[in-house]
Amino acid sequence: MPDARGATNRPEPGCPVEIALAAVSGRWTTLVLRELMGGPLSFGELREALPTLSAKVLAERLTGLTDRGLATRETHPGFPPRTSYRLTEAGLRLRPLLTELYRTGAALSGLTT
Amino acid sequence: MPDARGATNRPEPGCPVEIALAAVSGRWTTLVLRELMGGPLSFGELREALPTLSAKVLAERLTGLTDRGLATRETHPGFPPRTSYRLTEAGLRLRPLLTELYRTGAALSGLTT
DNA sequence: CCGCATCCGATTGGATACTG
DNA sequence: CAGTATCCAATCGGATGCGG
Repeated sequence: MPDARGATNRPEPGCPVEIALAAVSGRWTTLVLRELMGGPLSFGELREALPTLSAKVLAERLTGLTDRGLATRETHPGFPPRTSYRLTEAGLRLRPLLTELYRTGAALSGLTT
Repeated sequence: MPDARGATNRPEPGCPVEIALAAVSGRWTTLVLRELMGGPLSFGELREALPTLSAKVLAERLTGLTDRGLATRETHPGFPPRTSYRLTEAGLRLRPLLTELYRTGAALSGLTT
């Protein structure tokens, strides 16, 4: 959607806007991405960083990210089990979008208050 | 979220990222925004531009936009009734975000920009 | 420690029909 | 023309408990 002339007249899954939106949508998703932007983290480290996020939803977000190819899961053998999650090249490409989300949201809240 | 150090550890509504995400989330929302980016349109003109969007959901999106101060509703008297929707200054500020969504989504899907 | 299974309440999107 | 009122199926987020 480089200009105002859009390509589709309905929400097709292949639309780039839909793809990007799917990558950052869902409660907690942007926060999980923010944590992983700093480097690989284990499941437990993510739970520490986001204490009020339930294990189920965290697992859902992580599988969602890995299914989209935005993150990779690396299981380390031994006990206790350690699994680290790392953003892929594709996942790291979301950083400009996240900053743009922050910038736009800040501008909007500056106008409405 | 200018860098990796975020300010919150849970999805607070006041977070700029949440505010921006709320503005563009929801099925059809980005398409309605795209149509309005070209200038004011009436309810019926929006229905023409997005034929498979039901009246209920369109009305929901439009009230959502107006409630957030992103668009204004102008009812013209007479018959037949005409109501035009126009993006506000705040609404127009979403344009860079929409282009960034497109750019990021295109990059993720393997296309080049 | 990791993360899936299950259950549940709340929200969403869509179809249809109706009013000013 | 511009919505609102119902109804309904599907999805979502959260809590809890179990298994690898």
